[in-house]
Amino acid sequence: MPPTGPEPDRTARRPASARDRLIATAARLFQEQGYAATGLNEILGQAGTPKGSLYHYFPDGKAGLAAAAIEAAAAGLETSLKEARARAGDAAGMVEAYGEMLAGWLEASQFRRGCPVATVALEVTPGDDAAAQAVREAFARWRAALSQAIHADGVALARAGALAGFTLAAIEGALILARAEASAEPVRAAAGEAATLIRAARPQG
Amino acid sequence: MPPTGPEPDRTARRPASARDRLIATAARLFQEQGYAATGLNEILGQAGTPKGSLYHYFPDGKAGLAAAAIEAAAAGLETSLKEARARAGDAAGMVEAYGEMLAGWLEASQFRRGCPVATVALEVTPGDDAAAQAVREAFARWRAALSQAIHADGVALARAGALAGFTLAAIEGALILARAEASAEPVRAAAGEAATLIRAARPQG
DNA sequence: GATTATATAGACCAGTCGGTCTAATTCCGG
DNA sequence: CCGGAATTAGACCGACTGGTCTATATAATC
Repeated sequence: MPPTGPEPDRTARRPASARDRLIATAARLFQEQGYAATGLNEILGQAGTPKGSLYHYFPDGKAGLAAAAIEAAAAGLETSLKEARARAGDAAGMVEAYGEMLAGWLEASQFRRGCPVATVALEVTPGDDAAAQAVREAFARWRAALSQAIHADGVALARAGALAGFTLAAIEGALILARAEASAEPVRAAAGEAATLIRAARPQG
Repeated sequence: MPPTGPEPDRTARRPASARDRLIATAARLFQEQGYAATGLNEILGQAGTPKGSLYHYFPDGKAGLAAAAIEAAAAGLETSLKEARARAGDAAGMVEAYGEMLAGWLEASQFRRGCPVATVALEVTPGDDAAAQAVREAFARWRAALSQAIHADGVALARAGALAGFTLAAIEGALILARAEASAEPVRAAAGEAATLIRAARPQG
């Protein structure tokens, strides 16, 4: 692909620091094409940043940048999750709202973007790699946020944890199916089924 | 990685044809490290096959080989699914047995292997690519097999299809989590939850 | 045994990879 | 304004990428 994509992001002089631009650009490109398929020069070009800056901020190179990008994406989505919890009254409503939000993002990107964590998760050998560690932490954070919300609804802790893990798996899997089929339906369906399951687990329900 | 992995697979002269060896090796490497991260020379070396043979059997190169590898993997897993259905009496039991089988595979590979389809699904831009098409077909086959089994248990067709999609998403997502966490628990849990959901959907249940 | 497809073999190519390194620049306290 | 640190800049490197091409070997057909 010679044009490599859209023109560099330097239109009108980006205000964010070079470090932030690198993280944001890397996260986006990993979402769109995966970890290995995304070249350093591609990230650099679109972020409008020279190679020296990359290795200044991330001495570990691509792996370090990936870890930071995953961490940032995980933090962002965790925040979205908690905001959804605040808006919706309960955990089930939170999951529905979250699914709707993800579905909207998928459609807005014309199904080019997926979960930035999943792509790296599948391409990195599970081990002590910095990126692999970031992947584990990202999943753990989401699972904890989900579990906490479900438990707050009165579901026993063990069951809440299991439901959180299952919900997370269903949504991650649905994101893959949605991208492959270019349809947000799997995500909406998965969120809806998971929400139903969570409602059924509540003591009064 | 200079050693590139284990020694070539040519120990004791593999009986399978060069074409079959290429497909099997490619599928395995895609599972372990993803599509883009797997080089042609790595596949060739481990399959014990010269480059000429690759382009003889797959004129479209890497993408064509990937499509064939996905197709083969999808066919194999579809067969496993149907065998599980035959052994277990109903769809729910099938899903449980299938999950158990996948969990065993994960453990046997020390969590190095995942779903060969998912990795390619996340790295290929969804479009008219041969590999992207193969991914869509693979998911469609699994969903159809699941849906058919659930419907045969007496569940209405529409609901069976929805459950099939949800089950597929949950298992695919669980495979990602399992790989990242180096634990088969998410897969067993996802299969168990999905099976419960399927049992609950049956008319008599 | 000659001839024709089929398949194997690998040298070779331009391009890109992630990473290193030195030089120039910008920033900022004194 | 000066001097040291932080940052930017990009040339450069060996290794490797997917892909092409020609030559050879093997299998099948007459």
